[in-house]
Amino acid sequence: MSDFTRPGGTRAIARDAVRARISEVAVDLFDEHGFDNVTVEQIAAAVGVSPRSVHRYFPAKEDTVIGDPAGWGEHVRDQLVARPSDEPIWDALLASYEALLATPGRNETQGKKAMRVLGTTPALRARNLEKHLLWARMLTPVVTERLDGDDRTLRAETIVQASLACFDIALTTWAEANSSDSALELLRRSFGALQPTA
Amino acid sequence: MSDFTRPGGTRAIARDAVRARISEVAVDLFDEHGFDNVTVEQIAAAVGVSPRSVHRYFPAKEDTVIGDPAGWGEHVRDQLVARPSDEPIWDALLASYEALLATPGRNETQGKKAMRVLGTTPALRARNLEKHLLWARMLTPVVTERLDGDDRTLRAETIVQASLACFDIALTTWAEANSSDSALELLRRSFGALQPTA
DNA sequence: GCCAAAAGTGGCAGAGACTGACAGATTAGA
DNA sequence: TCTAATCTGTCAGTCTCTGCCACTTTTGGC
Repeated sequence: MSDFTRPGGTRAIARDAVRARISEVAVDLFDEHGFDNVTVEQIAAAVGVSPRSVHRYFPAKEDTVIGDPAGWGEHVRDQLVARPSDEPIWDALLASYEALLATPGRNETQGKKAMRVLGTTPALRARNLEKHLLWARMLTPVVTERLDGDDRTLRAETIVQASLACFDIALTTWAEANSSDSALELLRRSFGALQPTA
Repeated sequence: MSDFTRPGGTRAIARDAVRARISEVAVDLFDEHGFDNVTVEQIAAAVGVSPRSVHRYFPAKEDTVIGDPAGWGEHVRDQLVARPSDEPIWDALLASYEALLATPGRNETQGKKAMRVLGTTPALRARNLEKHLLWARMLTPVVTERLDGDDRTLRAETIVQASLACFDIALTTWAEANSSDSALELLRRSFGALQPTA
């Protein structure tokens, strides 16, 4: 086993499992009663842990829905770095987001429910936007390097934020019940709306 | 004087003055000590009112910096509606934001300080982006009407959010100390970053 | 299998944001 | 001047979130 042991080991597995369980229960409760009508104490009771432990896994109540922003942000950034440098920036960004959507670890039903809850509560939307700001800080330097000419930073920030808006709109639309399109398809269309001439 | 009396009268004037005063004091304190290191109680004491009254004027502590989102959003929407219908959508949006920046009522120094504070605290940035979501809900229907073809709503949402991102980036960059460009100029450049072919 | 070190957990106390209810003060308008 | 609407402060309370300490469980070396 020792050659198999990675930083963390079984402990990390247990931790991830508890974390996922809390998130699942919380989203279910929020979906049924509304975010503001569910207390951390109730979530803790439903899971079978103390309120103190819930706050240990998630710094803020909102994070039970959002998850770990930094992790996925790094994922997108790594994808972007790996794209060929002569590829148009918008194509590279689209491909990077697509890779994130294709990640197998994501539970479709649970993810959709989380997005739905997210859309109904201002506090959650705000926290989600904070995640986007974190992503933007990671992606902007990479995009800046791909640009030429004046105002590289300003233009990079604009492009990154606009692409994140596309990503957000695609997922939000996808979470709505009547939408039969895949998130991937919606993402492509949203990107297309910013490049009418391409 | 009676012919001068508008709905609200002197009471509304006093109310607006108190509101402005609280906001001003709060921003100053945040700028000096950091948003998280200033309590509502301290703001109240500095102004000379009770903490309860601060919460009466501003539902959340963050709102002391952000101000009234709905009002300015309506302003932008009205501007947009007034634009000629054959004008390209991006030009119309740019002109609408420019009109907002040109509004005389805005205090330059205080506004810049508020934007600076806003940029240093994630919670504030997020709350500010929530304001943008409110604006988006107002602007999207107007933009949708100007579009033809498929996916009008999705495309309208994308365009509106992207333009709001430009607006945010322009103001944030403008608030940074080393920037000598006007907010208007930055806004134009940010818009330009999304239309390389135009 | 045993034992120290590390990590996880729960309970407690407390700060801080925010809300509802009530009573007193202030002001607008008849 | 008088009445009614409005404003304000005080109080009590809920909820989120954090540090602290004691206790239990797990890990890794012997």
